[in-house]
Amino acid sequence: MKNNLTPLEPKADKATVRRHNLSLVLRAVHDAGEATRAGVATHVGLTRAAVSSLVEQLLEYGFVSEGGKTSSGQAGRPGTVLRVSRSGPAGLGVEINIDYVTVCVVDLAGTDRVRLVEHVDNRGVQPSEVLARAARLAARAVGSAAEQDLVPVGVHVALPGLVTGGTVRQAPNLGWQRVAVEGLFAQALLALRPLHRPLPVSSDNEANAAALAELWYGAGTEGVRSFLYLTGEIGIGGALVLRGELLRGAHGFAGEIGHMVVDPDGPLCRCGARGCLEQYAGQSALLEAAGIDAGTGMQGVAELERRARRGESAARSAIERAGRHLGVVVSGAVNLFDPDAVMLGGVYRELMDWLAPAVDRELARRVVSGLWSEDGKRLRASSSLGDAARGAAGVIVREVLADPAAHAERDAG
Amino acid sequence: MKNNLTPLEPKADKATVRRHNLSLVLRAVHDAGEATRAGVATHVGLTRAAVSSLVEQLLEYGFVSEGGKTSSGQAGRPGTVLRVSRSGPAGLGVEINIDYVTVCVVDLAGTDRVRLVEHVDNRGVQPSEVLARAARLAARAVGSAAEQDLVPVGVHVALPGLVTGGTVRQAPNLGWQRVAVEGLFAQALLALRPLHRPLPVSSDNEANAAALAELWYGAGTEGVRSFLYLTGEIGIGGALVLRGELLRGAHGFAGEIGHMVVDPDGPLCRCGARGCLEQYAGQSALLEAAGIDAGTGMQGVAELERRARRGESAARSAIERAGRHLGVVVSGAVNLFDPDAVMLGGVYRELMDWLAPAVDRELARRVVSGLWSEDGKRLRASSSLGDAARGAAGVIVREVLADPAAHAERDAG
DNA sequence: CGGGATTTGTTTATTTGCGGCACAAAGTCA
DNA sequence: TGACTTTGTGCCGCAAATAAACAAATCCCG
Repeated sequence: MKNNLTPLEPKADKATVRRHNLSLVLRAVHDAGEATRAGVATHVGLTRAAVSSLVEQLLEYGFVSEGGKTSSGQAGRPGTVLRVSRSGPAGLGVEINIDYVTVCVVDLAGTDRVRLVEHVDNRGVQPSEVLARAARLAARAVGSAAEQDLVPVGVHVALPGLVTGGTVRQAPNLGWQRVAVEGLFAQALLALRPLHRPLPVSSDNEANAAALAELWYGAGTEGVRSFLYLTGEIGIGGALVLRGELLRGAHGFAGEIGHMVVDPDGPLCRCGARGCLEQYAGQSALLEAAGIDAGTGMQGVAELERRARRGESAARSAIERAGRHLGVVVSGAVNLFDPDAVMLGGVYRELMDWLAPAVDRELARRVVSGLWSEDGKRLRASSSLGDAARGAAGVIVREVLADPAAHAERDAG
Repeated sequence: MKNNLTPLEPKADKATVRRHNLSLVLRAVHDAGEATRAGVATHVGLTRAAVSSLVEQLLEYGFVSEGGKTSSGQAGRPGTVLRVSRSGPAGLGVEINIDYVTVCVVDLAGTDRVRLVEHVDNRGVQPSEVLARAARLAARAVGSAAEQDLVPVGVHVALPGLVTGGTVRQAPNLGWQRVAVEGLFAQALLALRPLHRPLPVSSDNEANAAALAELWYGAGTEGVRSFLYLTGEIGIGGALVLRGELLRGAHGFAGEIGHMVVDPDGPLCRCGARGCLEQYAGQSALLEAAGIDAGTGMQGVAELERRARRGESAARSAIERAGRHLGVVVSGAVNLFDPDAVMLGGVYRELMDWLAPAVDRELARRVVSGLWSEDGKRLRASSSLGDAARGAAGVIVREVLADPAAHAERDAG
């Protein structure tokens, strides 16, 4: 009689309304930076009375704080300034990458308040050990946060690999396979901070987190809400943001662009297939083509950049060639997704000057909508703010902004 | 002081709650086919009292109707059967394609109640003339619908081309460019039915509509809620459905898979670039490779299918070759999107037996998540129910289901 | 065959969150 | 200084959901 094929959203009631509007008001203040009750009211469409009541609750919870009066210059009674509180709940972001671990704490307003980086080669190390080290770093960050009256309400861990349901299915560059990151990390963290209630742990792909950082703290703040994000590293990571939302796919693997095909009969890739993009535009391929030892890592890239800047043709043509292949694949992705912009991060950022023209040429030629060439500057370098740790922390912050009441209650209970 | 960078959702109030729950109850009845008030209540989580009140309103509006009592067999008082009304508001779908125009009327329950097809070659014909003809067909369908007490509340027009904001930017196979379809169609329809209030007209890409038909009336009803949909026609159309929602992209062009690159130095495509998939797996390429006159259209495909069935190696290897290229490109798209399934429609449907193995082989080899091979049958033929006209009509039906109150009020006002 | 158990649908009272309105507070402008 | 404006806050009413009680209709079982 009843088939559950189409899952329905939850019902709505008074409480739903309250939660929704509470979030709305908080985000209005967040986005504005500074606002008054009346301003928020006109912006979100609620009555001043309703906003007053909501703000009162947010003040109680400690999510917003009152400043002085607005020295408006206009007629009328000045309003009281509201700001998102700079203390209280915060997001803890962790990025575990090939040769470093970064942890940061971001407050509700979105500013980076604590940042710790540890350079360490994680390749071949036991996952549990890597996660334990990351947890130690995270615990230190929580300590520093406490000194600033910030209390992380959750951790989000970003890793370079396919992650779904709290476990890394595979992370070839780390050599990981089927690692239950969330569980292991939570356990390690709990062992370090036994007094506190356990922090909820979530996890995601590193490129996804970086793209979200770009959305929330980088280009997104300038109005770019749909973009394809690429990071050239050892592998090539990719993520998609559409209308301000990360596209995760059915299982959370969306965005894997590194293994799109350049030439079906091309060189063998470590994924087992032939002719993947990584073999043409990955870090190693780039360096090899320019005649630089691929084992030198970031130093190699810096060297490549110097040579290109000096005008060495071998370097430039190596970059140009990679850019052409990148452009071919990216134009396919643009046709599939129809984003507003393409953002290049990682090693591509440094090589942008020589890479961009080649990529752009292919895009102009191959993007079928014809929109590409029309209004220019749709290919851009990722802002340096787009780092995965910050994006990861942002995920937590966003959760709080989306439902402040839930977090306040949890805090109280 | 206030920057509108992050657009906020609208506020919520009592009316919002009511609208939401009204839709929830209607959809619960819709999905169940038959339900009782109490059953709906437990399913959506509302009290029986609340559901009673909501159902009463839906009865008034004429969106649901009461049947007899449930002969439950279980203890307790039997409930009154509720069904989505088979008369009243309906969706009108129009598909304008290369060599035919289809119009259909779908009722709230999702069944196809009127269907009219006109075979006519639209290539090179003035857009206004094509749209006027489609409008005539639509008007006839509205007439037939009226005889069944169905009143279309909107029209959705599907076309093979890039459509955004109510206009076709380009439809190479029709030879159209910058045609304001919505305006022209609305005008033509109004001229034919001057007595009635003008029907709201919307429009979309044909592949998108077909994919939605597949979601709502085909594979989606079997639980496949994330898939990549491909139609092999003169061109190759594509669309993406993720978690039950169509992915439209920033401008509405998402899904264009026909011009992804197989070989950057391959044959020139009519899009201006080189080596596009269409040149390898499009209808013409398929027929030519098999030594059949490409101008014969669907007859040619039927002939190809006969030859393949007879075991002619030229035919089989032509299909196999197309399948391989298709597989290479599709695996790239799967890596990017991470769907649950890939659905092949259009001419691919008939050639499935010989096409599928080649496509599947590439998928198994190239999809990095490693999930592809795991649980099989993720490549499937589109069900015949996946036709664009029905999907288009479904768009209207879905709008009504999503906000019944709005449509009832409009009807009354 | 008749009473208890059970389930359905409705009725009534209660709660809650927003809209509307009035009003005091705190400024600008002439 | 007084008119005008704008802000923030009570107070009342309304709408919609919840909770609880009740009537209706059927099954079950002695």
